[in-house]
Amino acid sequence: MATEALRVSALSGHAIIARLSRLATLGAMETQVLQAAAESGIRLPAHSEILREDEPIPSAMIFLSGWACRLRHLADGRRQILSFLLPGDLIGVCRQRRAIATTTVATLTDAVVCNAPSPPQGGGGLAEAFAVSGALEEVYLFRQITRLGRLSAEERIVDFLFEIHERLSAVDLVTGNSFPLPITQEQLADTLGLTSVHVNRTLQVLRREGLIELRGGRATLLDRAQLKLMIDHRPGRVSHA
Amino acid sequence: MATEALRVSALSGHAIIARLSRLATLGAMETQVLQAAAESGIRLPAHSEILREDEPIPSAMIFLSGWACRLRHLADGRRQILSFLLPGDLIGVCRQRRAIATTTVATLTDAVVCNAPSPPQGGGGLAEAFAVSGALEEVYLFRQITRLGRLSAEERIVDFLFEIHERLSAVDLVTGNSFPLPITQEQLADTLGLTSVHVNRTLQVLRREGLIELRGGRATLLDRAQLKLMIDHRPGRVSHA
DNA sequence: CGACAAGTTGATGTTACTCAAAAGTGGTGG
DNA sequence: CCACCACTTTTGAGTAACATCAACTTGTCG
Repeated sequence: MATEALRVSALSGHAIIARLSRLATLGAMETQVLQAAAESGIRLPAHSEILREDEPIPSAMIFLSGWACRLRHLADGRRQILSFLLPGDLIGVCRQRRAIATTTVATLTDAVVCNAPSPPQGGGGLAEAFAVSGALEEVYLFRQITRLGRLSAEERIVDFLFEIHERLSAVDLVTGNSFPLPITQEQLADTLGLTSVHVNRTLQVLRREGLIELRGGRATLLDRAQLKLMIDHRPGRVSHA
Repeated sequence: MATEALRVSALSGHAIIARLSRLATLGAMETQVLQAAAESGIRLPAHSEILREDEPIPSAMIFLSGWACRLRHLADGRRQILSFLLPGDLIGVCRQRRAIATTTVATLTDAVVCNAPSPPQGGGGLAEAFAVSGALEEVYLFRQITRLGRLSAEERIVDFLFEIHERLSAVDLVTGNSFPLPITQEQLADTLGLTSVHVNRTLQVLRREGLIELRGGRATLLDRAQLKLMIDHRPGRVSHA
């Protein structure tokens, strides 16, 4: 965890506040606590490990900017990316004592993280927001399982793009139908259980059909209606009105 | 949730106590609370839904006996089984208010469930055990993702059998290398992202090689050493010391 | 310009899927 | 006890999706 402490502009704090305040009602105090935490962010270069499998989790953290992933290595070198961490996500929130990380978490881009305030025991908006965030994380794991188990390569890619679109929307990082996607085709392959060659060919099909655009670390959904017909997209919901 | 209330013998309570008391240190009081809960179990026939996607979660429950699964249906009829519920597992434990189920949960066999005692806020062994249980559940989701994304059909089956073996061990349901596996090959296929035809053929290979036995709802690992060479088995650990 | 990572292409191989049907299993009622 | 039914397992033949291997191209950055 190579680090360089620094003041991060107030802007970097926005993602977590934008996200959590949509997941639960935060008091002014709670927003301030988050704001303060976000201002003591730590910059991490790309490819640094935030957590390492089987090692203690030092403290709960907030992912303020950049991209990271949870991943698992197999003995023979195969890798599986389990999920992505996007701005506004929580890392290492766990309720048991002496917790150890069950997966490695590594940045994919330069990133900024900060320690998460410990949510007060008695409930309250922040505790609620943390709980909802955890439940959403589980929903995305379920979707990932379904993608890998039952969707074709083309469907996996489209479904994945919709999921990232949805998550980045929650932190105001989507511009129209376009959003950052700073990952390589090989990383996409390790996420979707494919080879990078096959990802490449499948992307070409989607591009030729005018459905998506993918260049320079950004993705654009050119024909949302058509793309939605290819998959069974249900936005993540974990509680009702 | 077709139901028939009845007293369930004390024996049915054992799974949950066996499991949770290994996950954290329970006080005598806590054990008694669990015992009491387990004695008011409700019998469910096979193929009943415990939770339905998008509907409110009535209360946290304990799965006392039988098998159930979390699953997701796609619009075109494809199904993905996400995970299994085994005796001693918790269902529907969530910390946010007005929670709705994000997946369907359905019994695969006749089963017995009871309401879970709400763990006291202030911590304590039971709260700790619930937390560890939740963390383990997440570990098994990670493993499921890795299985589907990066393992061959043969590896998926072997890895899955080890996982079930490990989980049933925790509730004393393994006899030697043999344990109950009351699911059809089609359900196994829906779990492992394969077709039932391919599961069948792969099982035959494993049988012919004398590695496993699968009959009458029971599985036996005939050659653990050899099987372990085929996969990268790491038992689920979520805390240290 | 050179070096290195990422993306692209082609040829070929393999795993797993599809479709269809037969054989086995267990439970039910006559 | 047998006949029947539904479900599960098994088998075969043909096919589609995705992997592998190896090269070549493009882009990026110092």
